[in-house]
Order: sequence, then C-alpha cells, then structure tokens
Amino acid sequence: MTASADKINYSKAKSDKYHRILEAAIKVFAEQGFFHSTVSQIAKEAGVADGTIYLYFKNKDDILLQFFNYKTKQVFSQFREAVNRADNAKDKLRNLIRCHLREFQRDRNMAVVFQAEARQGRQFEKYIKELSKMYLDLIGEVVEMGQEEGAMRKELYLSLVKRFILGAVDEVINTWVSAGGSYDLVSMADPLVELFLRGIGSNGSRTV
Amino acid sequence: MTASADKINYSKAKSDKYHRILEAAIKVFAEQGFFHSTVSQIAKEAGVADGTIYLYFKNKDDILLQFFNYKTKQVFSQFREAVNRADNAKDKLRNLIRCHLREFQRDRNMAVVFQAEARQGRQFEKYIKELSKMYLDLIGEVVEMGQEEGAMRKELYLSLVKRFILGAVDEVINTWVSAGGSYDLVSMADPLVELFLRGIGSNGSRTV
Amino acid sequence: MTASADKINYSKAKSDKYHRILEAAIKVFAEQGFFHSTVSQIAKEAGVADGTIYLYFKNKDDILLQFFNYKTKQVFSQFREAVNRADNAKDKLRNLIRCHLREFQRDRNMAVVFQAEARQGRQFEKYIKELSKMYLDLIGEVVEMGQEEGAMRKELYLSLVKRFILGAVDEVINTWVSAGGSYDLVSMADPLVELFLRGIGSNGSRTV
Amino acid sequence: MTASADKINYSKAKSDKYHRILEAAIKVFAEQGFFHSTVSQIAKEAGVADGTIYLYFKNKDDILLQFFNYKTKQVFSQFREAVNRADNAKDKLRNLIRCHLREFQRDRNMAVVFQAEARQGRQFEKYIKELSKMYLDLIGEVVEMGQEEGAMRKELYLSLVKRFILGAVDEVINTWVSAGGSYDLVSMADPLVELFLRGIGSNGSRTV
DNA sequence: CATGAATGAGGTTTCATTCAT
DNA sequence: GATGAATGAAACCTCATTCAT
Repeated sequence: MTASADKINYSKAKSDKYHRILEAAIKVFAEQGFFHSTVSQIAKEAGVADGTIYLYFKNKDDILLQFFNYKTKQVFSQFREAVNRADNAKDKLRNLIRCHLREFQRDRNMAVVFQAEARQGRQFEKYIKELSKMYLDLIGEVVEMGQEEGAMRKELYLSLVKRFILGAVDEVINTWVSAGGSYDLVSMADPLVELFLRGIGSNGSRTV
Repeated sequence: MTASADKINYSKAKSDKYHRILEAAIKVFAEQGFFHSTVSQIAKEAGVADGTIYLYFKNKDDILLQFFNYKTKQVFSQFREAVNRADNAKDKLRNLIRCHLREFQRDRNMAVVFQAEARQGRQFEKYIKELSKMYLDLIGEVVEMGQEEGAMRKELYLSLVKRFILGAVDEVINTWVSAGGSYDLVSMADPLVELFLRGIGSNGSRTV
Repeated sequence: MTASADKINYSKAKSDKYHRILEAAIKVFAEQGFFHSTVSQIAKEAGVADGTIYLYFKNKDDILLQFFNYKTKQVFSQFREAVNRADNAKDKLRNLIRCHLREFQRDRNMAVVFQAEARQGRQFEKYIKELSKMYLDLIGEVVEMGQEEGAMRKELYLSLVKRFILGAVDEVINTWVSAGGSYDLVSMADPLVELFLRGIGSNGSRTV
Repeated sequence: MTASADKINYSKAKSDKYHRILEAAIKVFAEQGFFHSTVSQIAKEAGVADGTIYLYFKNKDDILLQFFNYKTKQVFSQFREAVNRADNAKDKLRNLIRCHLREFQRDRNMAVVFQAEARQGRQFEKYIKELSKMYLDLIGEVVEMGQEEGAMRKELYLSLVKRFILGAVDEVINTWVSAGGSYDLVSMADPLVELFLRGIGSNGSRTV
C-alpha cells in the first residue's frame, strides 16, 4: 500500500505550488544540507503549510528525487543543444563546458545541491549514476568525434578521459560554490578546455 | 579552540579504544552514510558501550572531525614523502597521484567517507577546505617546480591547474568507489598523469 | 438534541447521496475498521468529493452514529415483525433469531461493523446500549410470554436469560463473520433455539 | 531491517518497567480505547519518558500484542487448572465459568480491553482467533466428556455448543463491564451454568 | 574507566475538517 | 449544492546524549 503516484498530483502541468515548493526546498537544501533541512523549513520558505508538501511529494526524499529529475532533464537538454550548436569536436567540447558552467552559475542553489548531495549514495545513488552516465556519454561522443576528425589523439583511454573531464569541471564548480559564487565561473571554461586539449606539459614533451 | 579538551582524552597517545571507535565509525559511515549512522551502531561495531564513545569524542560530529584530522595527517605525510622521493616535477606528480590512489585503494572505507562526506559543507566545511588547500598547495609546488624546470608550460593559470588535477583524480576515485572497488585503482595513475601532461589534443594542436 | 441540525440536511427524506455515503462508509469500515478508515476513502467509494461528506454528516464519528441509527431502526422493525408473525413464544423466539441471522447474513458489511465497532465503548456507548436494550427487551417480552404459556420455566432469572440468548446469537454471528461468511448462517437458527430451550444437559437432569 | 526482537528487552525476566508500562497501557486502553490512547498518556501513567516505551515495545501495536500474550497465558493456565480440579463434566464446566468470571472481575481493565479490543480484527485478528480457539477447545473437551459420562446429550452439534457457551459468558461479562463493574460477576456463574444445562424450556419440552 | 537504561527534544507524516471557487 | 486543495494539530517514533551504578 504505497501511497504514491495515484495520490500525488504529478500531472496538472506541474502546478504553481509544485514548483514553489521545489525551489524552496532546493534553497533550503543548499543552505542547510538535505539532512539538516526540515520539512517545516521548506514549507515556510515556500509559504505553504507543512501538510501541503505531501500533496505534491511522497516524502522528504521524494523532493530531492523530483529535483534531480526535473533539473536534470532541463539542464541536459541544454547540454545537448550546446553540443549540437557546434560542428567540430573542439568547439562542441568548449560549448558543453561553457554551458555547464553557465547553467550552474545561473542557479547557484541548484549547483550547491547537485555538488553536495549527489555524492551521498544510498537512496539517490541510482539517480546520480544515471545522471553521471548521461554526461559521460555526451563527453564520450564528442571525444570520439574529435578522434575521427583528427583533432584528438587516437590512443586515448576513453573511459578515463571522460572521468578526467567531468572531474575537473566538477571541481572547478565546487571551488566556485565554496567561494560563495563570488567570481565569474564561465570565464573558467576556455582555460579549462585548453588544459584538456593541451595538458600542462611543455610542447612536444614525452611523458612516459 | 575546541571547548572540550578538559573532558576528553585527546592526550594519552590515542588509546587503543580511541582508534577502535574511530575505525568502527568509519566503517559504519562508509556503509550507511554519516547521517544514517547511529552512535549505537558505531558502539556495537567497536565493541564498546554507547556511553564510552563520549569518553573519547565530544559528540557524533566530533567523530567525523577527528577522522578528518587523523587520517588527513597520516595520509598527508605520505603524500609529502611521495613527492619528496622524486627529483623532478613530472615524477613528483606521478608519485603523488600513485600514492593518492594507492592509499585510497588500501582503505576503501576511508575513501568512501572522504569522497562522500567531504562534500557536505556545513559543519565540516572548515576542515575540508583546509584539507583541500593542503593538497592543492602540494600540487602547486610541483607545478611551479615543473615550470622552472621547463617541463611544464609557463603560461599556466596555476589555481585552475590545481583544481583541474585534484578534480580529475577525485572523480577517478569516485568512479572506483561507485563500482565497489572492483578493479585496480593504482593502474589509473600513469594514464592519468599522461592526460595531465599532454592533454587530449593531437600533437601541436592550436587550441584557441 | 444533536447540535447540528441547522447545518446538516437531515430532513429532505434522506437524499440519494446521504445513503450512498452511508453505504460506502459501512463498506470501508467493514474492510478497514473505523479508525483505519479515512474520510477520503469513504468519499472515493461513494463517488463524491471529500467535502461533500460534511454536507450530510457532522464529522467522521457522526457517520457511524447515523449508521447505528439508520440500520438499527430498519433492522428492528424487521425483528418486531418477525416476532409478531408467530403466535406462541417458542415460534416467536425462533422467528426472531432466524430473522436476526438472515438480516446479518444479507448485509455482511453491516454485520461486520455491528459486531466490531459496537464493542468500542466511548463515543458510541450510548447508542449501543440503547440498541442492546431494545433487543433485550424484545427477548424479554417473548420469554415472559413463554412463561405465561407454560412453555418456559417460571423460575428463570430473566435479565440473565436475555443476555444468555443475545450473547450466544452474537457469538454465532461473530464466528461466521470471522470465517468470511463462508457458510449458511441462517441454518444455525434452529439448532440454536433448541439449545436455548433444552440446554445441553441430558433429559431430566438435575443440575444444582 | 525490522528493528524488533534483537533490540528489545524481552528477556530480563520481564523487568520491573516492562510490567509497569504494560499495566499502565492496559489502564489507559481501558479508559480511552486503543486508538484514542496515545503513547504519551501511557508513558505518563507509567511514570516513564515516552522514549522508554520503545525500549520495551516495538511500537504501540506491540503493547497490545504483548498484553494479549502475557495475560492470555496467565489466565489460560488458570482456566485449565479450574477444569482439572473437578472430576465430572458438569463441575468442570461450572469451575471453568466461575474461574473465567472471577479472573475478569479481579482485573477489570483487562476485562475491558479483552472485551473491547478483541473484536477489532485487523492487526490483532490472528491473536484473538488463537485465543478464542483455546477457549473453545477447552469447552469442547468438557462437553465431550459430559457426553461420555451421560451427563450431556449425545446428539449435540458440538461446534455450535461451544460458541453458544462462549457467547453467553462473553455477553454476561460485557454487560457487567458496561455497568461499570457495579455488581458481583461471579454470582452469575451458577445460574448461567444451569441455563446451559437445562435451557429455558419447561421440563420435557419437545422443541422441534 | 566503562556501562547501557533512560531521557525527551524534535522530526516526519497523516488526515479530519474548512472554505474559496 | 459540490468540490478538492489547503491546512495544521497532533501522533508516533528515533536517537544523541547523560548519569547513576
């Protein structure tokens, strides 16, 4: 007797309140962390009664789950578009990373929650892994195209390259989040892409 | 600084029980996450009474704090040694990363807790930042030496490079943790270092 | 008497919806028990909105109260008729018990609710006692008539006899309800009446 | 991961507090009914903190369950003894019923809870049925012995007889409970047994 | 030092009831 | 009359922490 989907208003074109609660929750989660946030705080921030939350979400966990779902879809279509807008691999990579940084800069609460809660495993593991995979696949496509174009090295260890890129971008965002979002994140994109492409070694260096 | 030194036995060269509890806690945190772990579980795992925990730790948070302190110091001296063991920048970098991966592979519980709980901000933020800073500084030193040696590009945006390296290593560890530690993590070190040094672009590529 | 007549439509010859809700409620109560039933479930079963219930009933308790009132009146007139249809005490008793079992068999939901919720005391105590009294009085009349007719022993402890009969019938119904109504309840009537009249002792037995 | 038997102190020879809580709970249940009773009320009545309840009982339901278990065992051994103390069926029956009434009179809270909550089905159904069965079996034994002795009629419909007796006794207790326990319940035993044995019909009556 | 029973604040969640539409 | 989204009181239960032994 799970009291879920049939009781909860997921349809209704994501009614006004659904989004109000979701945004409020993300704000509170960003400020306090998921575990230290209380449903009451979220309700107050959203300007609704505690019980109202449960008309739109199955439970507290479900709020975070819905967020991953909702923001993810939204952000991912942006990523995809950004990649499509360019016609060579390097520009695709640059566009992807610019877009990534731009979107996270645009909504810092989202960024904080993504960066902080996504590493928690347990209940959200499945979602996070899926999310991560989508991103890695996107990078994978771009790199493979780059290899075909001759713009990227053929002998790359692809699955490592993907993590190498995601990890670096992630850390750049983390740092920005930790710093309170006090500087322009997007401006990191181009230098970062250069590092990806050229590495840090001096020209023609033999490394192994 | 911490208002507890008088009650809690931090001296005594870290008695047997102190470490037993700490290791037990890390095991439990790794399995359940910090918030879902209970003091009782830790006590049971350590084979002591619940109350005993409070003879060695101020409270639940303090356990995690002590862990960051304890493991950090231990691991950091290893990192420092690894760097010192080489006499050129590239080898220092390679040694650092090998050591990092080796240590995290050696103690997977530690790895899980580090990777998961360190991103939570709030109560542990200060510690984590400090930790992160130590690592970044170490990388910074190596890179600067590399620039002097001529082994690394002079025009690098140093603070970005540091995050670029930390982030990538971190993500490689995360992936390994998510996969249940099922493959050899250390073998990622050399390919990773190559990516840092040469990037993913084909030789002589102009990137901007 | 009830402080609500002005708000609630008790007049109007019990509109269609009133009965729909009442029957729905009894069904739900029978399935889940009064306390575990929610007003929403009742509304859904009745095919009306939650709020509509409050146009016909003062509150959740009132639904059960109205049920006791409504079914009681209805069933009691049947009992009275059954008794009247016979012209000697033994047949009256037999008719009463047959009727009782028949009516409860006819509407198992009613039976379940009657048997289960009537023993709860507290809020419904008054109603239940009244109900019980009506039944006991009916039995009393029959037995007294039997005594006058010479068909029943003169020295009976009347108030005990009444409970003795009611209790036995009740338990027979309980058992049938517990068994899921899987056998014919009415067929218990005649053997039961024989037990009332002859007891279980062998003929001519001296019992004290 | 049901947090039950391993966490809860069922051993310890039913420690002092276990019984204090149980008796307090029964008192509160008797006064308010199970559903209207709150854990806080029980805790206050027992003179312990709310949380303490959960050291001894898995949850609120478990309190009632434990009660059925505990009192049942206790009371049933009394019933069995009472039956054994006589050496003919009629006396066994009389002893059983006297004992039943005596025990319920002795502890009115128990009586109230037994009579009221035992009819609720749902969560406690299994227990109640078991309980009921034990009692019915005991009666069954006695009646069968009576038949062998020639003290009871051979042609009896045994399963009906059992319910007939249990029901009547039950109702006598209910009435006494409803009346606030204001009269002597045990004095009902002998007249009741006479009704069982001789019925209410006049001597030699043909009933069918 | 060590214990673990006891505490009680505080969180999540349910659901009877209301009221603007 | 009818609706059903919204309310918020109140219940159950957990668990970090204390303290008498």
